[in-house]
This record gives sequence, C-alpha cells and structure tokens, in this order.
Amino acid sequence: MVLFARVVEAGSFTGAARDLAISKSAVSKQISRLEDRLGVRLLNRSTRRLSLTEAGAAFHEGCRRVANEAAAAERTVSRLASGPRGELRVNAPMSFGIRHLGPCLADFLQHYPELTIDLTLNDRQVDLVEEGLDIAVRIGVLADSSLIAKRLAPSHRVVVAAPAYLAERGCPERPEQLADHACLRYSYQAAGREWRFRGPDGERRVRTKGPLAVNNGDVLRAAALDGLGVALLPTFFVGPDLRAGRLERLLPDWRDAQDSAVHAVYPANRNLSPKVRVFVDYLAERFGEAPYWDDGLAF
Amino acid sequence: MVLFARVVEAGSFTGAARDLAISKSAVSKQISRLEDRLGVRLLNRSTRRLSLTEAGAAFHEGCRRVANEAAAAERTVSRLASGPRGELRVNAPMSFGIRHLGPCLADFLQHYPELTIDLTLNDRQVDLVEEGLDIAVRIGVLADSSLIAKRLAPSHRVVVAAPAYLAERGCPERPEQLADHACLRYSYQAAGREWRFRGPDGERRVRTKGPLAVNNGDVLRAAALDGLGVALLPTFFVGPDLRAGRLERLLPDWRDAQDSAVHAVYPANRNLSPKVRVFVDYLAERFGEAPYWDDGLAF
DNA sequence: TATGATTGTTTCCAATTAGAAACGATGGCG
DNA sequence: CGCCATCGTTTCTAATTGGAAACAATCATA
Repeated sequence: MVLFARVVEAGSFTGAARDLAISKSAVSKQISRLEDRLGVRLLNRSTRRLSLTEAGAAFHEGCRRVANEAAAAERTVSRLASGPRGELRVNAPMSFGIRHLGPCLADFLQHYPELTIDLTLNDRQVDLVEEGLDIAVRIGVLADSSLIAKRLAPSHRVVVAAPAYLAERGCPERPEQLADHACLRYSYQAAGREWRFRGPDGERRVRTKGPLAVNNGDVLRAAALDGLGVALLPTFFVGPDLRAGRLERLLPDWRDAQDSAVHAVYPANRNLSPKVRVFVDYLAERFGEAPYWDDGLAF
Repeated sequence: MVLFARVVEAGSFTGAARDLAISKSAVSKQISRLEDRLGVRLLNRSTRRLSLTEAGAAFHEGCRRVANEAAAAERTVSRLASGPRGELRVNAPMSFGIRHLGPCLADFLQHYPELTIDLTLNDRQVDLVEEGLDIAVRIGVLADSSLIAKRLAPSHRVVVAAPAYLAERGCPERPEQLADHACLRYSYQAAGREWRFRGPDGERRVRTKGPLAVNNGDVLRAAALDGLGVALLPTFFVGPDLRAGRLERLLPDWRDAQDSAVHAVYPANRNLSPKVRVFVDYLAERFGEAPYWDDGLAF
C-alpha cells in the first residue's frame, strides 16, 4: 500500500522505484499482485501515462493514510530505539535494593534525564516476561533460562559476630568450631543449615545450630549486632559494620564455598534496548569486581 | 504491522498464525525481521507467555490504526470490485451517441441503480488513459493499441439519395455511374473521395465529385434529404430515413468495401471492473450483429 | 518522418520468504 | 512428580519475490 501511494504521488512506476530504492520491475509486479489480490484495476497505464481508476482513487486515499500512520508508528519506535528513553521497570531483592540500588538512582537518572525508573523490591523469584519487567537484579547462583545474566559484582559471604559475643564465647579459629557456637541462619534456603568453607587445606562443611532462623537478612544482621550469635552474611550487607567495628569477621582464611555474584538479568540480547543497556553498564561500572562495599576487606 | 497487531491481540504467535491462515514459523520470522529492522525488541517471549516491551506497546498502538485503515481501504475497493457501482466515464462519437447511446441510458441505469454515467460526446480521438475514461465507443477500423476492443455491432455504409434527386438525375445501377452523380462526402477522411464497393463480380473503386464535403454526418444526411446529391452513410444514421422512404438505397447489390463495426474500447482485460463489463455487455446485447437500425434492410 | 529517450512489462536467475517437521522449553493435570 | 499438550524457534526445502537486462510502446525532438 505504501508502494502504491508512492506510485500515485510520483506519477510513475519508475519514479516510485527511485524514491523507494527498489527496481521498477518490483514496482510493476507488486502493483499487479495488489490488483489481482483486490480483483480491481487500480491504475490505467498507457506506455507513457498513468491514471487512477475510480477504485484506484479510493484506494489511494486509504493508502495515504496507512502510509502516514505507519511512518508515525515507526518514528515513535525508532525514538525509543535510538537512545535511553522511556520507563525502565526494575526488580531487585529487598535488602540489596535498599542498600545499593536506591542510593544510586538519583545519580543514574541525572545522567539520563529522558529515563524514568519503576523499581519494585521483593525477594520472590519474579517472571520478567509475565510482569513486564525490563531487568531484575538477582543474587546467588542462577538457574539457567532463556534470559541473559550479566555479572555486576562478586557476592562474598563472611562469618561475622559482635565483639560482645566474641568476648563472651571466644573466637573460633577453624570452621569445625562453629558447631559449638550460636549460629544465626537463613531459613527456607536449600543448605541454610550447613555452612561450607574453602580454606588452606580444602573444603569443610559444618552443620550449624542456633537460636534463630529467619528469611530476612536485616533481622539476621540486627541479631548479630545484638550479640545473639554468629551469622554468615554477604559483605554488601555487613561491610559498613565491619569497617566500623560493630561486627568482626571470623575465619578470615576461609572463604564461603558458595560464593556467588550479583547479576543483572534481562530478556535476550538481540535488539537490547538502550535504556536496559545503559542501566546494566552503569551498575557494572559502579559495583564491579571490587565493589565499594568490600573496601578494606580482603579475600 | 498487521501481523504484529494480530499477534498482540491474539496473545500468541500460534493464535495469530491461525487467524491469518499462515504458519507459525512465518509469524515468528516476520516478527523477528520487524524487530531487526526497527532495532528494538517488541515482544518479550518466554516459552509460554508474551509481553509487550515499552516500544512494542507504542508500536502496537500504531499498528492497530494501520490495520484498521488498511482494512477500510480494502473494503472500499472490494465494494467497487464486487458489483457494478460508482461512476462510469464514457466517450462516444457525437452522432452515434445522440442517436443510439443517449436513448438507452435511462434503461441501462434503471438496471444498475448504484451506477452513474458521465458521457462525453465528441468526434476527436481521445486518449482513454489521459482523460481518465472507463470506456469509449468507436466506429470504424481500429488502430491496434494496448486497449481491448469489443465488437458491439456491424456498421454498414450504404449509398442513399432522396427520391426527388433520383427522379431528376436517374438511379445509378452500377458503381461506375456514381462518377456522374453529385456525391456528398466526408472531408478529412483518408479515402473520403474514393468510394470502394464489393459486388457480384469483385471490387470497384469510384472517384467521386460533388458540391459538398463536410466532416459531420448530420449535415451530410440533411443535404441528401434535401436532394442535394448521393451520400455514403452508415445505416445507424439513415435507417429510419430509408424505412420512411425519405431516402432510397442505391446499388443494393454492392456493399461498402470498408464495412466496419461499432466497438467498445477499454483498458486491459485483467481485473476488468464490473461497471465496464455490464455496460459493454448491455450494449452488445442491445445492438448485436443484426442491430435494430438495420431492420428491414438487407445486406 | 525518423531517431533517441523513456516508460511499463517480461524474462531469467538469484535472493528472500513461507511451510512442515523437529526441537527445546514450559505449564497443566492427574 | 512425571507425562502430555502446547508454545516459539530452528532447520531444510519449496515457493515466492526482487533485480538486471531485453523488450514493446510511446513521446519529444531534430
């Protein structure tokens, strides 16, 4: 229809072909096919002159409208494709979002004034497609799926306790000794009860016990700060507490065997929209392999 | 764009494929190509669920409008293609138009109430395409062209004269004798001066002379009626005069060697519009190989 | 009145697109 | 928890469409 409109407006097949950068044989054949499909002759053509039939004139009216609408629609889309613009719908885990995403949004949005963000924080596994999300931040080991996962930062978990607790119960030197401590742990996590470490002489597993299991990191941290016990928490959670001396890191020679990472997860890579790309790039730059929350900590 | 709109509205590729009676692989590939061309992902697809991206939602809005406009345009055209409707632009020679086309229009239009006629009468050779005409009635031998010519009726020319003239000058029995008569003839016609006949013993040519040459049949006829001389005129012109005895036919055993025909001429045959078809058929039926204007005359 | 230039169409071949079937992934259902 | 049905994608082949050149028809020009 766009081609037909162009032919009418150019006044010739050859002119339309030139305008649309296709061959005149393609124009001729497309118009013929269109006429056959509609069952009407649209253009009367003598070798050197074109004229519209009654049907052609009516159809051209419609084609012109179609061509305009189509061009407008493509312009709208191209605008969204040409730069970071529009609304970015983000999902993230509650605690990470509050601590590390929230504080950077103002700066990010300042860089991209045509972008707005709709951030949803929750700890359940959401379906990006179903919820119409552009991107989710996820921490841990990822189940493989059709989505793209981009690593934003490492996520180390460390064993921590309050100085008061250590003064009272002593400081464990080897993972096995944790079995005799009050261990605060995540509930509803696969191996929440068993802590695994990799150290100088291999891997060790410890079955922990303690007065509290909870499915929220903030509660866990608060309990540790109150000297209720020993907790295994990500550094993005307790980095400031360690630097401030409110918590102390135990077993510094042992690394959590389940070390994982912070990921950005988003659908497909082909035709990734600029808004998603700039957000992912921004986060990867801001966090990185040595994120600020690990400053002063060694691994 | 129509396909994309359909996918969004059906909520699945498979559903859209079914609606449009194409394969789902075609749908999948077309959407992918569209996304590549626009440089944006329009739909996020997990195996069992589709959701629109921001760009997809904006584009769908436009596609819906495009699809509606396109459907409306096709409906309009299909209506014109589905039956005799609209305006029929006709061209015909002046005298034939007045005598034989005009009188049948009322009857014709009564059969096709959704049709209107724009009839132009003139004797110059018009360019159908340039003038935007649907059909022309032409009499004589046709130059071949890209147009279709449908024979509507034979056109016989006969030699006639008024009884008064014959009483005074006598009745020629053989073509050669016309050379001694006052011959009234068409001017500006190739062989207007030379009359050719086919008779019992072959073809004869007669070089005529006379007091009047004119490029209009009505004037010629009036002159003959007035007894000014002998004229060679088509029967559709002088049929009534012959039957009424106002004119008499000479040389009944000799036929005009240039016998020609009444034709309907129109562009191309492929996708001939119903309005043209019914008009041509109507005229062919009304005139035919033994047209009413030849009633009572023998050839 | 002939010639050259330009138009839309056709032809032949290459490139693109559609279709059938297989595939991998996911949700519903027992 | 496993099976089946269904979804979108991929693969391979067949059909369709596009392009360059040849063609037929017309107009402008000399």
